[in-house]
Amino acid sequence: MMQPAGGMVQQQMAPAPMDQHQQTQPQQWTVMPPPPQPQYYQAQPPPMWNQQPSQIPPPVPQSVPQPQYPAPAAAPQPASADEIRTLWIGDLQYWMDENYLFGCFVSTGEVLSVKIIRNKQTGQSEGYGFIDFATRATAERVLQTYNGQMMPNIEQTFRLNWATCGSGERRDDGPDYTIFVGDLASDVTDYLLQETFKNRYSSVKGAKIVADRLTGRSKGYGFVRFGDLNEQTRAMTEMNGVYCSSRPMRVGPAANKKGGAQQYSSNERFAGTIKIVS
DNA sequence: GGTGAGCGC
Repeated sequence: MMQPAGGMVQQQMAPAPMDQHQQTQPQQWTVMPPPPQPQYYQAQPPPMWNQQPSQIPPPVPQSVPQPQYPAPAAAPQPASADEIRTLWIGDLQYWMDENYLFGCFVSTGEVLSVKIIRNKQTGQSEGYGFIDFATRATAERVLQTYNGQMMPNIEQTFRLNWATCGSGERRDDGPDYTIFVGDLASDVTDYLLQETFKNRYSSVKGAKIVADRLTGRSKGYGFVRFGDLNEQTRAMTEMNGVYCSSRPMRVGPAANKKGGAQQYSSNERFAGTIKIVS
């Protein structure tokens, strides 16, 4: 396959006077099928997001703000040291590059940088990245409003979260109690699933539909996280058979994937196949 | 049909 020389960015009208543009990354799509290349972005990003870590100072964990990137002129007051202004974004398609990401958030006018994490050898996107905003307030607003909304040019929703800044695990309030939800119709989104449960259980923290990473399509199951163990337990019986979109859900205990507060032992979860008589 | 993904490659 021929690789587009000088990167994948189609310059339509941006000045982009910098020729460092080409030396940035040796994009190699050797193991990739030809990417779709839709006209996805609405705006050309300024060159600054292309900066490589080579010229930034050594990591200064959380002491000083250190604006490593030229901040936009209108940037509201610099954030204080402990403010997280970076969002993590996941479920990215392989063809989604920095340009695409930037275009997604350019309307905020406060994107300082976007970065997609790539595999060193293959150059392939790891499917997640980071977006740095000028202020925490903006980052927060983006988190609230974009999360769960449709991404441009694809049947897929934004998956955003706060970036955990190294040591800080500010995973908020306490443990999660998760349930597995299966038999979901393909059109059920994180949001719908979450709301379906939140209507009845106030401690619902979030929901996630598991999607195929290559296609972005739902695999027909997902997870709902509760803050309250009682509600989780109740939901496991009460919500069984309840409709979400066009189909009745099947709910059960979730395997405790990572840490979590799941109280199930490794094989106890298979007891979920027998209906609990209450 | 089925038990994720996800923190700086």
